[in-house]
Amino acid sequence: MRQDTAASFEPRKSPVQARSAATVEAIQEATIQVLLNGGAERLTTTRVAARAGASVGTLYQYYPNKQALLFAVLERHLSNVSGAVEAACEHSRGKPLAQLAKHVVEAFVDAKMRRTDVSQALYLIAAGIDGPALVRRASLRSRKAMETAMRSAPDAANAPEAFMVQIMFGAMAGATKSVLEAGASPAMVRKLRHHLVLLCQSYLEAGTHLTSPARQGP
Amino acid sequence: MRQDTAASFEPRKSPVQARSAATVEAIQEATIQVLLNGGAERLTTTRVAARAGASVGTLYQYYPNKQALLFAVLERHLSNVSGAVEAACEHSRGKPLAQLAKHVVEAFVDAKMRRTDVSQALYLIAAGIDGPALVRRASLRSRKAMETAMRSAPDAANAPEAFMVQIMFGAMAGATKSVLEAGASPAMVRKLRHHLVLLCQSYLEAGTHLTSPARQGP
Amino acid sequence: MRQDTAASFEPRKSPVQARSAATVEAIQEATIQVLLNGGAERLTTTRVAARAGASVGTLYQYYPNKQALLFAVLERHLSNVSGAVEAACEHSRGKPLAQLAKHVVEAFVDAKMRRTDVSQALYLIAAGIDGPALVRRASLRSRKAMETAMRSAPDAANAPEAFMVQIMFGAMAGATKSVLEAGASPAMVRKLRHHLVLLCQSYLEAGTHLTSPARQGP
Amino acid sequence: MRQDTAASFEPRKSPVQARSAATVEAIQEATIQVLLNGGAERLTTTRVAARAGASVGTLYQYYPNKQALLFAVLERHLSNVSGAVEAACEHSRGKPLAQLAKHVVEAFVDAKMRRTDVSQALYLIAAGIDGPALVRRASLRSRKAMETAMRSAPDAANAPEAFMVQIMFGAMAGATKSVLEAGASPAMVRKLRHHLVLLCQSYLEAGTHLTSPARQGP
DNA sequence: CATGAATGAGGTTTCATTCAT
DNA sequence: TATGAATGAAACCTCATTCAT
Repeated sequence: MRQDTAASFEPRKSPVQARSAATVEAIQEATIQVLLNGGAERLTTTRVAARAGASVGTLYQYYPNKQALLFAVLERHLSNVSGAVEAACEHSRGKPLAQLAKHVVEAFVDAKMRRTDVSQALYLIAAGIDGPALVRRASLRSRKAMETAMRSAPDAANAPEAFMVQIMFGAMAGATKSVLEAGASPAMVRKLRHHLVLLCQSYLEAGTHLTSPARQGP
Repeated sequence: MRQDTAASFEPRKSPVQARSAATVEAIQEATIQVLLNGGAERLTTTRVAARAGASVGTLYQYYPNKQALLFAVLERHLSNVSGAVEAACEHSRGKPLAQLAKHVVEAFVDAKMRRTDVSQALYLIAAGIDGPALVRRASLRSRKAMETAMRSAPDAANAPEAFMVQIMFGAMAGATKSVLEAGASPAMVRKLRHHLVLLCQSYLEAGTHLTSPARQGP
Repeated sequence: MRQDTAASFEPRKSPVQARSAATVEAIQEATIQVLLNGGAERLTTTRVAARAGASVGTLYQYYPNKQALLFAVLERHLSNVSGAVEAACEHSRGKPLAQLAKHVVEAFVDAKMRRTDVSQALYLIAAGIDGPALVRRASLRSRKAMETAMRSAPDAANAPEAFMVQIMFGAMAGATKSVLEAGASPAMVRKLRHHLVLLCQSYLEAGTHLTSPARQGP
Repeated sequence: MRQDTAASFEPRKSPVQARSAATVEAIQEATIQVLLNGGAERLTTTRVAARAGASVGTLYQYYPNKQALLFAVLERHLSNVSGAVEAACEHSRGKPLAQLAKHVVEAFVDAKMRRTDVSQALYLIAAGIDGPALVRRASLRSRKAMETAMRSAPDAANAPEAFMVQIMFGAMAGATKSVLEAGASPAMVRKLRHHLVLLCQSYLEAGTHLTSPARQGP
């Protein structure tokens, strides 16, 4: 990864033909696999290509450099998760805050845990150059969606400030990561799902009361 | 980092002399600095040594290899944080759960944010080989301390299961990271501190009710 | 030679120690040798290093990239030649044009032919990126020296325009190259020397008459 | 250019059909263009093909490898020039030496400067493997033609030795190259033409007197 | 003990060439 | 016949690590 110049990280050509699509898919999958048994340190373009059953040259026909490959893999995953969150927000339009939170949390956990191996692998590259930027962008996207949805809630008056949403998503990500690192058995994942709903709901309620001083008492 | 064998990652010699201690300190600090302006990609032993005002050879007298250096830096930080949490637990022995939570959260945030640059830098290497292992171990240490402290609380009957503690620490770490990535201005940090207390307390309370159904006395 | 950015082509470190100086010398010489039996196409940094009895790494401690190495070798030679021409101009200050021309031509041929192998080799890289620029600069330096010397000649009134000097040096270079390609036996070199003096002197005289119309006849 | 075996560099098929001829022409032209804006370093078969509006496969149907392509382009140019010189010699049969020289020089300059871009581009590959051989062969062809023509001159008695012809052509090539590198504006080219005639004529005359000592008779 | 030149395995990337479509 | 995806050898260059000074 010698590449420093702000070269284009865009994929080189879109795989229009069926075979190409399969190759690209294989390369992405191989990237995950290589990452999972060797870490970022052992991730070389040659190894990825070999694992994908292709040659390095082929890899470089679809990605201009190693960074671009990692970007693509990371982005796909983040986009899946953000997309799921956005969809949940959409579906929960007009629902009370507690329910919105529930749907969002469940969508987040489900999307993240659909492929625990992928999620696990991505932590290994997320720290890489500009990985953080991608992550931040994806996170922002989710947060915006949630903030919008919150404004449409019947109890929107109690809607928490943006900061709380940030904390909430940070907490979700952190707790999920912790479970992932502990093995992420299906049972644990179910439990995580349940507890994160609890955590977010109680936090939102507590935070809301905090912000709206008049606690409507008699 | 060609190193594969599970070589000893222990520092080579303990810096008994004053000069050695200063050198070691300079090298650790240089590591952070290099990390902060170049990322993990640009972190080379030569560069670190140069920044520390030493030569590569000197660096290799204190650390058997690059990994060992990164380990040492990471461990020191994690140990600081775990230590702070442990101390807070110690001090809160016999206090009610809510107060314990408050002390622990504040200790965590304070320790983590004492040097935001260091925390930021460490995310860049935490993903490296066996970085996760270190992190997991440190996290475990904190959790154990908290679980022990909880059992000494007057309302220990309501003490949550271990899983909740895991979630709590995961959430704390995630939210903190999120703030760190957003710039971590002092004002934000203060807010984070406050909100995390809120989050943990309300989560613990909600979770407790959940687990111990018998609380609804007559 | 992937390098495109206008990176510094300056040597990386000046060889202050004796051993370093020897290494640098060996690398330069090896470059010539590799060039001579394989052409520019076969010139790889690895091969050069091997021939110099060093490792690639060592080569790259003295030259930041392949271009820089070729530059250094080319420049040294061109500088030798330009230097010789300048010295000849200096020594011929105040002498008539014909004698100046003689000295310059002889200095040029002698300098160029001191190491016919080097001269031969350099044609192979002179065409490379920015080689032409170097050559042009060196040529200019020689031409300026000659023009200056000409103005100090007793028959300076007949001094030819700058264009003629350009042509003269171009012709010298071309004829020399032709002899070099034909083998450059000592006998041929002697003949070349003699003929180039003749060529330049007669050209200057003819050209001068051309420019200064009044041929001072009785 | 991995090719080592002295494989045939002959074009693969003669373009008998009109379409083929057009393709070949386009490829040759594209080679020049690519060479002119990227240098030899950037000359890849794919790029040439793309610029010619064809595919690599097509290129390889006309040339067995990259070398063959470069050969063909270089040879065509050299052949043009040699041909022009030969024609001039033919036309000047029986004319005095001075006039022969004039015609030859003018033919050379005109042929070389008909497409300054092509001439410029070719310097970039002439150094390549066996480029020198081609150049030498072409030069020899011109020289032979001139020597033959000289023997038919009325003042053939004064005809210079072969070496002088070699020097003459070398000088012409060198001076022309120098002008080319300086930009080769039409005005400069005209001047070059004029001066080279002068240079060759005066050299021939001076050299002739030199060789035939018997001229000083009463 | 400190230094920093030397080493060389190995990583990234290019590009001439082939061949199935 | 034309195409252009695939191939993989080989080039350039870096950097962890050692060791003579």
